[in-house]
Amino acid sequence: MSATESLVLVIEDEKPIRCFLRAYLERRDFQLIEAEDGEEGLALAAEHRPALVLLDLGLPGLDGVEVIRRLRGWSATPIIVISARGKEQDKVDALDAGADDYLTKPFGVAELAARMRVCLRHSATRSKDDQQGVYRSEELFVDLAKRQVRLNDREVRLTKIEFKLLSYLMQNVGKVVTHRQILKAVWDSDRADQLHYSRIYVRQLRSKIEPDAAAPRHLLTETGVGYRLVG
Amino acid sequence: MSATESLVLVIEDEKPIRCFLRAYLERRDFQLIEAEDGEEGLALAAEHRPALVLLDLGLPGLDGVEVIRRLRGWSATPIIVISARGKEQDKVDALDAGADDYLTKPFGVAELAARMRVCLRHSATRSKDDQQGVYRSEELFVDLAKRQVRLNDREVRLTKIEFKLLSYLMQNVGKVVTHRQILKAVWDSDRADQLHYSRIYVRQLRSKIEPDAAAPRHLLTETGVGYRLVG
DNA sequence: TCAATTTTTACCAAATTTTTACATTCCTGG
DNA sequence: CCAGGAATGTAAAAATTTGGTAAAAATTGA
Repeated sequence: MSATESLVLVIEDEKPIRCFLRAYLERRDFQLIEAEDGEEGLALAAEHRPALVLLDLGLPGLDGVEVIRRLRGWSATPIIVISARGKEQDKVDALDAGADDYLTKPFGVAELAARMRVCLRHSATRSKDDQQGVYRSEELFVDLAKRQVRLNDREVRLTKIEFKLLSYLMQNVGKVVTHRQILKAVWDSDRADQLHYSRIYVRQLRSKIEPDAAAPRHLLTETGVGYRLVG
Repeated sequence: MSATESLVLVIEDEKPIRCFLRAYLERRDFQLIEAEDGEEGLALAAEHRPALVLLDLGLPGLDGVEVIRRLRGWSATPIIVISARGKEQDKVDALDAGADDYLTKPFGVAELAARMRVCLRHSATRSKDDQQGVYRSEELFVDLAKRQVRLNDREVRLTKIEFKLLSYLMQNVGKVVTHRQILKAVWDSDRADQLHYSRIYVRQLRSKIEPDAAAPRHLLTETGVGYRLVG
């Protein structure tokens, strides 16, 4: 089944474990790339689009759960957490943040390999387009992973909230998202009926990603319901 | 339709554990059905099509791994194995046979619930492309989930009420719906005899989804009764 | 502190819904 | 088969809701 070599990204700060995983997994026809911390891991994931991510939670710098969240912002690639922390709450947090599995150290490599196969089996049945988090049209290009937006090859700078809004719209490209959904996703659920927030930020976003903000081509209004990013 | 209530099949011979799971999971908006052995489990799965299966491996009679294999013969429903056996080879065998996760007793219920959410998350993203809420004819295409309507490949924009009306008609495609039913479904039951509302909106809808509104091909009048969307 | 960003406020324009009015079609009984 | 009332179609206005816009105030981060 693994006739095609699957690319696996290992995000782990302890070198011995990395070496150990490399030795074992390369014999099993996995191709490995390694990162020592969360930032590097996210960058490598954006660049190489691995089929699977093995993530240590006890990383220096960026929090592990935060790495999961950020990755999930633009990618559906399976994430298996490997951690020394065995507390139940740690597991729940990681899994709810978007991880697909959680292994506590020490673990058997045969079990790890089996769980990796489960993950790859899942993504095989799902769509094979690994261009998630990327939007293209004639004039607009967005890469969520690299946080890059270009309008007619001109770099566009988005603020944090503008970017979060665009992210959410891209995750539902083609579909209409209601004002409520937007407010809950971009702000918190408390402000789910402060209807004007979305209006104002849609306007700002349009002024940046639409060639003509008065006649939007990408971010359309569905009066009485919400907005839609055409796909 | 309460989308939150997922049907879970528990295949477990020890009654105390079944009771324990029931007590915990029913509070979490899961609906449970129980089986005491593999045969019964497979029969119940075939009959009720649960969204998730919790399977104990140490069952009397039919071997646990065999249950997984048989279930996988005709179903892709997620399977979480719960087992007292913690040997690595047991895990590998179960996962490779088609299980999605493997928990060793004793386990925390919060972790179990989190892992169940992971499984349901997976099947949610997969089964999104089902053909529910889609209408096709030679010239007309409607996708309720995406809130998208096309007439001869031309995007058609519907207002909130027009869309609600079309939704309701699609839910009863082929059948005649009375004016009263329409008014109650699209407006509130107070206005159930403001008969002219439906007339006016049927007209507007026709002008948008019929190639020739004067000679409707999809949305037909049943004089004296109501309207019908041909299926 | 200053510049950038987010939050708040206010007002105007556009889209949609509701109301009103009248025309046309359908169907039944004579 | 034809008249006449009921049912349905059509048009356009008034009323209301919703969205777009501008700009000031508050907050944040370097």
